[in-house]
Amino acid sequence: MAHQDAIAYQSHDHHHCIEGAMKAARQLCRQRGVQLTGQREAVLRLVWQSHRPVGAYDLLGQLPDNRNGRKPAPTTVYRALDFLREHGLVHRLDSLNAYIGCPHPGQQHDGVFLICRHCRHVQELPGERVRQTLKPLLTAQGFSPDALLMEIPGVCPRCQQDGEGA
Amino acid sequence: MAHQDAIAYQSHDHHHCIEGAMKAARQLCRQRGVQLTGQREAVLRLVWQSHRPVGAYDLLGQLPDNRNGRKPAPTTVYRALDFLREHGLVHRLDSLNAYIGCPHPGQQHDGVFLICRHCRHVQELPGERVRQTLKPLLTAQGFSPDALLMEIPGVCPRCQQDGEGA
DNA sequence: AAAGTGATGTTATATTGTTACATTATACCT
DNA sequence: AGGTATAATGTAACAATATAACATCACTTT
Repeated sequence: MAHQDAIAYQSHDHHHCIEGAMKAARQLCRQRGVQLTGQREAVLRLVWQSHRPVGAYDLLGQLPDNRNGRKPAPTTVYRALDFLREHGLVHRLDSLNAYIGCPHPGQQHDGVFLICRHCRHVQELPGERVRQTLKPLLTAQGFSPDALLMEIPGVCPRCQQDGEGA
Repeated sequence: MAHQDAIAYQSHDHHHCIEGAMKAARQLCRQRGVQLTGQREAVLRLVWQSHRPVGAYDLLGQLPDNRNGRKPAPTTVYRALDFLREHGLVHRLDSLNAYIGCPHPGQQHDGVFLICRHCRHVQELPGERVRQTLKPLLTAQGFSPDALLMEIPGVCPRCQQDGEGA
């Protein structure tokens, strides 16, 4: 798990990320007594093909035909994504209408997403610091938050280096 | 301007919010040498009808017919919204696909939006504290952010009081 | 086998947003 | 004022994202 966090901006053995995520997912579903079915696993695996967010219709296009030899309908993907999100295995990035695998599923979920507008790489950071900062402000307002998620667009270190800062 | 910030959760003279926003908009556009045309003003005024976010097609439905007696097309609203956003007069809330007036346009724009999932009231707070907290984290990652906006779903004080905490 | 539950399939449709191109209004210059 | 450039708006078609409603299938429990 620490793997992705640490070196996602560097080249790395992505196979390791994928298999780690799948294993974590299987374990979590077993623990919770829910089914990681074929479709759900397939969608999760597709989501994990990169550290970039993927649209629902992209996923749909990549899913294999079902046993009737037909393309699955949008509902299929959305249902799988709903399930995966419910169990914290993927996040939806509202600013992109897209989905990305969560590198530490099953844990408390505040988070900060650093979204590179050049290469679309997404790095998820833990949200503790933000939560600590915000807590008093929210309390002062009397506002009771559900989740503290933050999507930050910008340029990642790699793209800055490549002169893509603009 | 401080008006809305302070008492938006309380009942208040909303007319004051609207006219304040319109006046600020006119002034800002004059300063910047851009045109606050009829359409743009109409859209801004509609956005300011409440402290709740409004969808683009809602706005569209409320716009008067154009001089040909026809309903304006979606493009019309999106163009107006683009303009208003460009000048910081409205924000788009990605988590809702909806738009809301900015209570302090023309200023630096980090911000935190407290979105009540019950009554949909939105309270915008200044983002300084969050920025201060995040700065070192982002620097450590080498990530160069464009904007720090945060949408926080939850329950507002008023709805909590009304027993709508669930 | 029957009944219940969860998962998937199927079809249609809703919602949100964009592209491309034509026309009209406004500002600017001489 | 007339002519020209630029900004704004109109129009039509369509793309992208998401949901609703209902039927079927699979698996478990009885």
